[in-house]
Amino acid sequence: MQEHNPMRITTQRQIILEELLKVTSHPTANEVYDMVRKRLPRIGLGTVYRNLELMSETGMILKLEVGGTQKRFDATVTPHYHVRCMECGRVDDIKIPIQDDINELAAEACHYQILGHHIEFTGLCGDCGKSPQQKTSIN
Amino acid sequence: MQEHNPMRITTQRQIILEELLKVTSHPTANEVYDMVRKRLPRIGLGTVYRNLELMSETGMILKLEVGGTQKRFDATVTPHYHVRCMECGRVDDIKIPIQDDINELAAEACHYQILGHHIEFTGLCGDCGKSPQQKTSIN
DNA sequence: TTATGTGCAAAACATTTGCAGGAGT
DNA sequence: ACTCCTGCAAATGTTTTGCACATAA
Repeated sequence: MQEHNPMRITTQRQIILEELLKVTSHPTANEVYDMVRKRLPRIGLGTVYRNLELMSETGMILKLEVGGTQKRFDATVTPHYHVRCMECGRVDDIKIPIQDDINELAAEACHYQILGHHIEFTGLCGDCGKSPQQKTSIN
Repeated sequence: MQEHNPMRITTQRQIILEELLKVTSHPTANEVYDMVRKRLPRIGLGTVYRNLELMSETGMILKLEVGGTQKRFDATVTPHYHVRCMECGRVDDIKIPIQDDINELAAEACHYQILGHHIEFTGLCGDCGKSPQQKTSIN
């Protein structure tokens, strides 16, 4: 009977976190794997998954459950929203004020204990949105 | 050289839509498969996936890209938000006014052409939120 | 020393797809 | 008839897991 489980500081964990802090994109586990593998060629994909999961559980990083087929990870842990490009799947931050008030609205509208919310905007990113001829009236 | 592709009315499609209209839950493809299979035992899971995808493309139904591992489907196509139980994964509707104004805020805060947004609340559903002794170790 | 963590490979899931035969129009 | 659609099964893609060995504390 020993004590608990203070997360050990391993090379793998350090480098995963460092790489995640370097980018402003919101890489998938596989993208993190590719980034990390340049510095740690023998790391396993399983290790990347395990550590991303662990770090998101302890709140060191954020696991984004946005649309698309893969989960994405974010080293920016202060609350913020996201946009996802419908065309290419790219995800960026949206820096608008957190809409705290809607939590109370929601709590009144259902039987859940509301703990938080996330807003995901959808649209076309700078690259994908520049179709020349088709100018629809966006308002 | 024939004309285009008006979606055919097949037994499978009718029953999938009927079953989806029957429930207020937000079933996964596999749950729809189970529901439909009671009436159409030989239907294939691939057919269910193909048709759910097709119907969501034409706007007959909604494909929800919420958190969790599976996509969910909803026959209620008028815009509305969702809550997801962090414990059991259940998803319910939240009937609060659509926050149209935040789209403009978001558009100013990024370089995307914003086309829409979705809000997903997280919390504990009526069933999962009532465990007095079992306090989940989140927060 | 010893509980945790890692690499590797296989397993577990969720979803998509190719194809030959079947059904809607 | 002529497509499109379906069932089936295999393929794909993502994430998880079991296990023997390695390593941080």
